[in-house]
Amino acid sequence: MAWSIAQVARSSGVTSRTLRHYHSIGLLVPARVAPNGRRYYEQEQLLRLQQILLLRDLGLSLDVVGEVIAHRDEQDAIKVLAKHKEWLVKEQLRLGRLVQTVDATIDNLKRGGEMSPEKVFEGFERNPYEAEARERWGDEAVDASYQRMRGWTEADAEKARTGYVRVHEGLAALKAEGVAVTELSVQELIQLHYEVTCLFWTPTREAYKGLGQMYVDDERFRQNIGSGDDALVEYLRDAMTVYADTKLDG
Amino acid sequence: MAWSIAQVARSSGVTSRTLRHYHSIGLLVPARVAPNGRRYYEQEQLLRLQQILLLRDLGLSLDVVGEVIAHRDEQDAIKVLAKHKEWLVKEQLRLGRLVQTVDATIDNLKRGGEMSPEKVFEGFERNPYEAEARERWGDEAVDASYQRMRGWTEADAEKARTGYVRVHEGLAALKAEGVAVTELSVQELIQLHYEVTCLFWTPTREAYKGLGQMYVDDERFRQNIGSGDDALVEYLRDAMTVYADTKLDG
DNA sequence: GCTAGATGTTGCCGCTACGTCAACTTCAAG
DNA sequence: CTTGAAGTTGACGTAGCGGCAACATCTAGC
Repeated sequence: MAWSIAQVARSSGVTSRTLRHYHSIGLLVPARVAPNGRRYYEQEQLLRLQQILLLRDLGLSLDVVGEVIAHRDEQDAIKVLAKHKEWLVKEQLRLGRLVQTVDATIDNLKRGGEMSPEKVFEGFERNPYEAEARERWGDEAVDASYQRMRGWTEADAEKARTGYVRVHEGLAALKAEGVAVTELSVQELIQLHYEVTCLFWTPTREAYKGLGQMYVDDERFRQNIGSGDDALVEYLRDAMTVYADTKLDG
Repeated sequence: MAWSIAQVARSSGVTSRTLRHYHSIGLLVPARVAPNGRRYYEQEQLLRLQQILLLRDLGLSLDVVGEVIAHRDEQDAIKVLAKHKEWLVKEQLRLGRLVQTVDATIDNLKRGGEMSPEKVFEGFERNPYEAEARERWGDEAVDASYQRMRGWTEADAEKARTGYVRVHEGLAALKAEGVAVTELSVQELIQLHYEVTCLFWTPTREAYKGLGQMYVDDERFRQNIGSGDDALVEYLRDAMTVYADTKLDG
């Protein structure tokens, strides 16, 4: 028995356009194409269509669906599905994080009623270095950092928003007064800097010193932190080094 | 200070192509376009870019991002974000179900080592009516049905795979023998039919009777169940009606 | 002043999985 | 013979850019 395209469409729940598409990409070729161009499907094609729809609904791309059906090797299919499952899990986790972030954003908007939108967004201190951070330290570290943000209290968030700025401004003032980086006033500021940093990750002694050096090495940080005053960035680095050596564990 | 496109790209982590794209769709217009066509960005654009990237990373489409930034109304932004969050949650749940299904499929493949791939897929009894079911009863009902499938034991799954077929075949035999729909043998089969149906949803008395009528009204069901024997489908409906009236609560 | 190399520009095609016309042709029924 | 349903083949549109090609411009070194 030959089924017309509309009959197949109705009984399978897809549109005739979809069937034509599957034909055009070679995923489901009709049993017969009449001289007038009409497509006719047989039982075999219906079965194949069911397989296609099943796999498609599992979220596989049509490409992959085609491969899985072609390689009738069961082990291959399992491999593909297992890989696909991993992908799904990752996606799911990612969405979960997004939900948290959106929630946080909404909270922030609600609470910061008087803040101008700019400030709200500024508040987030979305760092332009994330892409690079992911390259440098890998996705895991960066994700872990975001993970951490979910546990923040409001005070933490406040600290994250304004902490670095307060440190930079304070340091600029102290440096202008000629205060040595070993002085308590400076080290107190660095303590704050360290705490803010710890909101994102917990550096070891060497890592913290490395961070200070990176500020100096990377022109973008130099620009951002010192606003052109390279000496200030070096001052910060030196202060961080002192702090690391006196307060942090190796 | 004016930044070139490459400088902006580097410091924000996007490509210059992306920036050109944002310009072309009017999402981020450079502060200045030199007569030679080169784009230059100022602090203001950098800020806007950060907002864009933040919202984009929350999963919003560029369209929506543009709207949110344009309507600087905070309440609007919250509304959009809340809606978006709902979407995210739904997607996450959907992926979760997909993971379950993929898992089940893998299990099925592993266990059914001797089964031909066709059988495996056949086993799934993917119903072609899902699309229509979603229209008729809404996504929630259908999703709830899938939700239910996650709690299935192997016996349940087996019942779901073969139950209806057994019912239909048994009914055909009994009807051929001229057995009345009120007879115990028929009602026992309907009991099975009811149980299988309950794997997907729990119909009330009226709903179950309605289901029987739908079998008769819908040619696809008629074809599927009776294979052309409309009288058999009516027999099934009558038997279901009797069962509903004698066994089910209103 | 010349040339190479970096950096920029504007198109345009490609990707997924079809939806949605448009413009025709074909088929069955009255 | 007409009409309406069902079929066909293009072709464009979708979101968010990536990746060409072909060309223009800028900068540095000789």
